[in-house]
Amino acid sequence: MAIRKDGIESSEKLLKAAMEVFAEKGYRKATVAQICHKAGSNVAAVNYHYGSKDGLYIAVWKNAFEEAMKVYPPDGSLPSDAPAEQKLRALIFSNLHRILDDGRLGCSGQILLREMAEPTEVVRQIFHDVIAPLRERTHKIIRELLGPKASEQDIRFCVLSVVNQCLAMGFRKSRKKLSPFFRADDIKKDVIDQLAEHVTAFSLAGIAAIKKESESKKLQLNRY
Amino acid sequence: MAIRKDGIESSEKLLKAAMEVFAEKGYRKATVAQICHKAGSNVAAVNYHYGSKDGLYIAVWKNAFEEAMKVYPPDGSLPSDAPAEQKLRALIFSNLHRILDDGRLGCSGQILLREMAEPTEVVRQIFHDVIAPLRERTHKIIRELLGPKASEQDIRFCVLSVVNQCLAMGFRKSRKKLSPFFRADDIKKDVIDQLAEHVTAFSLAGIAAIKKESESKKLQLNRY
Amino acid sequence: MAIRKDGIESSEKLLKAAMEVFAEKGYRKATVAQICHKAGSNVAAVNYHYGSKDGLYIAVWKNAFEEAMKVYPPDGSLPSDAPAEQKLRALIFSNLHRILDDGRLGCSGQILLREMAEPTEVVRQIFHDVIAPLRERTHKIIRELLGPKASEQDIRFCVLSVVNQCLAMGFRKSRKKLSPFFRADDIKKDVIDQLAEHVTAFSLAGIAAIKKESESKKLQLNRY
Amino acid sequence: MAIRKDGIESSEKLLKAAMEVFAEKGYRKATVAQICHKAGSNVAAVNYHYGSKDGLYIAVWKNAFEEAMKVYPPDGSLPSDAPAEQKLRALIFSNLHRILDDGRLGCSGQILLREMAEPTEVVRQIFHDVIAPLRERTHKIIRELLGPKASEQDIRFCVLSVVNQCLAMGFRKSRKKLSPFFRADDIKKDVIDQLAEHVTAFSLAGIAAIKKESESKKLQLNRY
DNA sequence: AATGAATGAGCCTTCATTCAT
DNA sequence: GATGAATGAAGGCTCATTCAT
Repeated sequence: MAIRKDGIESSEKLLKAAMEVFAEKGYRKATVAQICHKAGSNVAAVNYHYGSKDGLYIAVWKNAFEEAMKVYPPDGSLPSDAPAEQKLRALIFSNLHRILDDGRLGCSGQILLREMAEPTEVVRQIFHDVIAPLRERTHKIIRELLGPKASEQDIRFCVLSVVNQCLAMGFRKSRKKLSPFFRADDIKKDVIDQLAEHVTAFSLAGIAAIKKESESKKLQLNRY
Repeated sequence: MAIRKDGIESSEKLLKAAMEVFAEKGYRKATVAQICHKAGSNVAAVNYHYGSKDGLYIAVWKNAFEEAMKVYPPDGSLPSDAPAEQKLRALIFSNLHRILDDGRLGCSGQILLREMAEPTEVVRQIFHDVIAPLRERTHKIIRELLGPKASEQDIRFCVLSVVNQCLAMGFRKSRKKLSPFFRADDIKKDVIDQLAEHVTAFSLAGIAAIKKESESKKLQLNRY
Repeated sequence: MAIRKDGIESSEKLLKAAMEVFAEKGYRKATVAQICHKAGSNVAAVNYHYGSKDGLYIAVWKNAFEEAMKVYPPDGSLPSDAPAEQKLRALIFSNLHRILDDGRLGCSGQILLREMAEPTEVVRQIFHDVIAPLRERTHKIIRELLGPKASEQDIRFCVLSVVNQCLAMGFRKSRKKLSPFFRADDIKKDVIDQLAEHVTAFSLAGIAAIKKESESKKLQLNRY
Repeated sequence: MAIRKDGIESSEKLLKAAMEVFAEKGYRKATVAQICHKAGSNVAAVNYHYGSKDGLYIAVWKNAFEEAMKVYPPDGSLPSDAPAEQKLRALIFSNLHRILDDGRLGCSGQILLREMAEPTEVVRQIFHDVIAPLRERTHKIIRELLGPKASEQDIRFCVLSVVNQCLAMGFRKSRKKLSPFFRADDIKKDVIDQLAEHVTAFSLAGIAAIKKESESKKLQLNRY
């Protein structure tokens, strides 16, 4: 509608460009000049609209996360009384898509990954605020699956096992050449689905084994 | 006795300092000035001993990797005819210790991790050369565990599951505050051992489940 | 009115300062700091306006050459059917003024000279493109003066004789103390004119002698 | 004789290497590291043997000049009562060979040339001391050729004409591609001889013309 | 609202020189 | 006598930021 590029349009273009550049190069390697050039703006635009490079990065980050959460909610639109197995499955699907699906998410996943691998001071707090609930949700589901006899450490370890299987996928994406089935520019949606299915099956079996083990341990302890 | 330390000592101090700084800040954020200051040397020392910042980084990297491999060999000193389960267990122990054990390894693990999260042009090739054999070894073990009926994709997915459980642990270390049992400056050796035991049990169960599934799939296919 | 001079003014001041410093110190000895200081700018100004020290040098060079060619065109505004003697005279006047006249040309001549004595990689090509036509023009004139019987080598040697008489004058300028009549800061225009008159007379006589010689040589050859 | 490289040998190798490097790159562009590497010595060797880079350069320069003067003496071994024409011829031959003949002189000529084009502070005085006698000798010869009626300025101009024809040849050598007959790595001795013959003939004719002119001028002045 | 010009802090590197053996 | 190690001064360049319009 606007004949001239008004502020909103300009700052949005900046945000989009920044998202791409940050995703590709990381926070430090990316330069405001690159971003502004990509956005068709002047070098001063970043500071004008976002105060500083940091400001822009935070904006990008929040935006990326919100988008990711909107498109792939961690509960997978499941009713709250669904069985834990289904909840875990939804969680894994959500995680993997959030991390791997460039097609719909732009570079959100990559931005999040980078922040995880090399935490930037500027978003450390935000990051924590955002990750904690996810962790909490996962914790609850796994606790339910492990049953009442599992120790706190068993739960934590299983959380790690599940979450890490998803997280480290981000590594592969940035070096696609190493992993044959990640070679396509956009990893196909159905491959992600297959992967998620695998992780779910793998993890449920793993959790079941840990559960059994913990029960037999308790049993042993009870004997004496 | 000499006021001026001899070359070997000086370049080694430089290497050690670089290892720490690179591990803490990453390649780009680290400055040669910081490193030299930490090593008690002049700014020109890096250039004199290693040619350039890149040269120093490569030296650090190779050193870190060699050290890690020496202290925690991937075969865990197992005879080559050991059962696959034991081999997998050794591999997981080796991986996790390599990544998590600061106490004995300096920052080797962290350096390796960083390179994985944000590949540096300078060591890309070396990195690939070094990772490929590890991947190959893992692949073989898992193939053996899954049995002859498993599809190639099943194998790959299981490799990912196992390796990722270990890899992503590196994330935790850099942000210790998030993970309660990683809070100590040096993660205790026995915690790593427990974790490794967990990952082994979890993974063996996961692999077994995938194996069973693949066999039943084959069966189904045979029926028609 | 503006405290901050607008870009054109600033980059021009930079160009002027660079011209002086490059002329005085040569490419390598000149530092961007010196140039910027002289231009009243920040060290980063060179990079901002010209990309690099090289870029600035090339700009200076092109500017110097264009200016020199504009003020002292090699044809001396002579009609194209003027006699060869007059053309040679015009060429010599143009050459000498271009090289010696600081008053009107700034340091153009000196910059050109330096480039001739110690070719810089960055302007080698430009230099060649610029010198070749001049050489061609001189060649034609001398060929005309020498007549049809002169050998190609005779022509080349005479071109060298004429051109070198002019070129090497640049040496004197940089070490004014050695040559009494070059001592003034600006060599007086009339001294240059006298010098040019001398070189013209000297060279025409030299060429005539070579012509005569070549004709008698041919004659001798014809006899047998 | 010496089994190990004694000091003399070492410092001489250094001098030779320096001569080549200075000739090729010029004073500033040449680095002591390069020179020492070429001489097979340690970086500290230059300072040890010659005190500093400047010291080495001065040594090289003196050596080059002495060598050049020894091989091509400006009097061409002519008796002091030889006719002026022959003296001029000998001078021109000496000059041109000194400048152009790499074969016998190593890089002496080039070193001298460089110093002329871009005077180095360190040898300015030496240079002057060395050039002044040459200038004086040329001056005398030309004065004799021009006869008693020539003005001082006529003499100076003719000196310039003669000397410059020789000097500027040095330019050609560094950019051989521009001058077809300079293309060979070592300019052939007979080409230099031909060139010298040409310059002699050309100059004698030029001088004769100036002489005639000056006489007629005097005549004209006498009339009034 | 938006921008081209300009800045200053900081980084990596080069290089002649000095030190201690 | 000769050398490998080490240094400090300086140079060119990058980049986020600010200025004035």
